[in-house]
Amino acid sequence: MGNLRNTSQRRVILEELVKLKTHPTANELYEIVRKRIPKISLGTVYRNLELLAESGLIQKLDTAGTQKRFDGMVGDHYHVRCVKCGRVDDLDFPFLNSLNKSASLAGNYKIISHRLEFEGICPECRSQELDGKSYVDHERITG
Amino acid sequence: MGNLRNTSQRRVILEELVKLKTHPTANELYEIVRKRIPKISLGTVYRNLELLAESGLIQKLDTAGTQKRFDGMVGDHYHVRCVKCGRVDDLDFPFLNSLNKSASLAGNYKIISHRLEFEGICPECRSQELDGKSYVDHERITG
DNA sequence: TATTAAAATAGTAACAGTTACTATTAATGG
DNA sequence: CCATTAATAGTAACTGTTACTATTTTAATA
Repeated sequence: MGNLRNTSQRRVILEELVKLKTHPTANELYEIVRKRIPKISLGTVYRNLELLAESGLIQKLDTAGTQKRFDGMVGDHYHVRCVKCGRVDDLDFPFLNSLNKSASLAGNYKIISHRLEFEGICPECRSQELDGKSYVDHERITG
Repeated sequence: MGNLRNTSQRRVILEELVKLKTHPTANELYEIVRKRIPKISLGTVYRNLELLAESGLIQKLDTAGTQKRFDGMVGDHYHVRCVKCGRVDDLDFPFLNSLNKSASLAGNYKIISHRLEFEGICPECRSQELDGKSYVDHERITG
């Protein structure tokens, strides 16, 4: 693991992130880690996520939205983001290796990589949407 | 154009954005518009970009990086982003309509759309990289 | 054209997410 | 065990964006 020291904070941050199948923001992970290390600093979480990503142990996701998210699973894969709640999930979707070559031909950039991100509505928010339908209809009738 | 009033600020913001083939940040566009309306407020630029995007006249891009970018060209197309300078360009690449259906099958989200963003090095930064090569080699020899 | 209501503006303050700073603590190598 | 140096907690600063407010401007109507 390069020249990173083995601190309890770093260990727990990595452990908790890898445990999750979700892709937490720094703050979300901070709240989780805080249960094990109550006095940990938010800055420590940010700094370690940055260092762990640099050393390739985790992935920093540049998904849409204001907050960065972190992924304990390294290796190429795509994500779906819920436009309602912001949740990000992995997608079991074949990685499209040929896209980079095609994009190289389409422009004059030297292509390094690509990001494919789907937007949609997660199951939880979908069911909430359906629940809300009757309310919306009611509004229309009375309004 | 819906219920938006025709103010000079709004007109110039839209004019200048559409003129550009780049995809400026709010601040970049502010600097451009300021040449024509020196006393315009940055908040006005932000507010109008938001309203223009809502009314479908422009596009707000959720590209990677900290700043949002705006695109005078509406309609589906993909982008390349330079990892060195952050510049974003359009890519003459066929739009992959079939992806959404495939992604629907791969997960349990209701898929609405997708974003495909390539990362690479733009021609300008490439040539700078080549210029820098000799310096890097020199460092290695002397260091 | 004058009047008026609503929308938009400039300027500024507030805000969110992140990064930087600093004194103190703790991990590693000798 | 000691010395070096990275890492930490706590906090301040910073960046991009949004919200607020008093004033100005648009556009509909008389």
